[in-house]
Amino acid sequence: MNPASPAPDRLLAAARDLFRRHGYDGTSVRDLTARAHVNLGAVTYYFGSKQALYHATLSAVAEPFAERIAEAARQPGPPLDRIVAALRAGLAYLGEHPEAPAFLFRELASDRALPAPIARLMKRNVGTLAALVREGQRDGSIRDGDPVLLALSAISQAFFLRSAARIIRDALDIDPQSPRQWARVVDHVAESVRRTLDNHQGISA
Amino acid sequence: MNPASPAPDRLLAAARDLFRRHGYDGTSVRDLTARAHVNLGAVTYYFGSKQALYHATLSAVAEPFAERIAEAARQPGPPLDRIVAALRAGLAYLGEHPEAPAFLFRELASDRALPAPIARLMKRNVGTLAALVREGQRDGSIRDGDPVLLALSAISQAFFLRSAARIIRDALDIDPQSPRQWARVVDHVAESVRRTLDNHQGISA
DNA sequence: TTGACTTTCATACGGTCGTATGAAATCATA
DNA sequence: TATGATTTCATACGACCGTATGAAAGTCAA
Repeated sequence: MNPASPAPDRLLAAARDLFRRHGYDGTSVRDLTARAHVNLGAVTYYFGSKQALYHATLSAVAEPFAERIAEAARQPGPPLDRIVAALRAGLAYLGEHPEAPAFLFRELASDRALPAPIARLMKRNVGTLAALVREGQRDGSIRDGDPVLLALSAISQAFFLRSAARIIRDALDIDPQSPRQWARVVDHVAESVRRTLDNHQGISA
Repeated sequence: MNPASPAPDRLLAAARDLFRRHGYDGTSVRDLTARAHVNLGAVTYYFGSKQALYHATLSAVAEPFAERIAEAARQPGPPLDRIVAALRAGLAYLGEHPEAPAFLFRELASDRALPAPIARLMKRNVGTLAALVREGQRDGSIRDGDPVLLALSAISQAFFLRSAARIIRDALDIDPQSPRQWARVVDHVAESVRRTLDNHQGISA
């Protein structure tokens, strides 16, 4: 919202904040342009439509997120360690950008077709993790089971625990906005996922 | 939408469907009344306002859900078994009522205060599971860790995997609408949670 | 400084929004 | 069947919606 930055950037920043907080239908073009200190016509002028601005916002959130995870997954090491590292990278991004799960959740809750940027994000992240799961299953370090379901289990905890901030704050004495407390949540997720996937443990049905 | 049922019931049924699919702001009173085959004024007449109808809808979804979980958790047996049973009961409810996670996700994504019915639902479910976790930690059958975080990890997988239906369908050959395939997801979650919580396994950091 | 351009701006358009109003229809009870 | 309460209905209100329009202001090479 730096008043010196160009109008399209200010609009994107306003969109990121307002769409996250109030959703697409709950945010009007007048809200957006007022927040960005641009004229009412700026959305049409720079993006063509409110929808197009929304999609641009989704891309701006989703792409660096998927990229961070993929990069962490490319590091060398045993598959399980790389899964946990990828998850930690994703959680680090969520720590800095808590709006990401909000956009995803809203789209999952709706009946519309998943917008392309969200679909790409999920396909890429699930694909990245599922590939590592398959690798670990081949070398015996990761337990049997559907790789995609295992990947989704891991992802779900990260997204949910980030968004359940208010539940956590109410029920527990953790404020997930604070980096120290968020670090506890991250460690918890890493440990949970490790336990879920590790093969070197007897298990009952 | 049985045309014989009373107008308030038809409105609640329409609200359940439309609010879930399009959200609060994406659903107009005109949509609701048309779907329920009632007059435009019926929402005001029976519920007072659109907001009040929305809250009534949330209660109608959340209360039986929490009740089913609490009931399963009351059965006798070791804590870990009761956790898995409670989770299976919750997942069974989600199998019949896929709208529940949609409402929760939308509220979590928004900035509004959690509506009372949703807050009650989460507090009750987290409380139910966390109490069982504490019980298992006392008798040594469940590993150490924050009981609330452990409970949230379990819940997150259930909600997310139910809502990620479209991701699953795209990435995998599972149609979670079909009971047979949904049963696979349920078994997966039960197994994951068991592994996450069980203490009788050595684990790394 | 001119002239062609990009960008900003105020305003207007047809629609739809949630809710209010009061008359008409329906129902239950006496 | 008459009466009073409940429920249905058509319609109206002011507010806000997303987008279009064309004039005004700003930018910069020639």
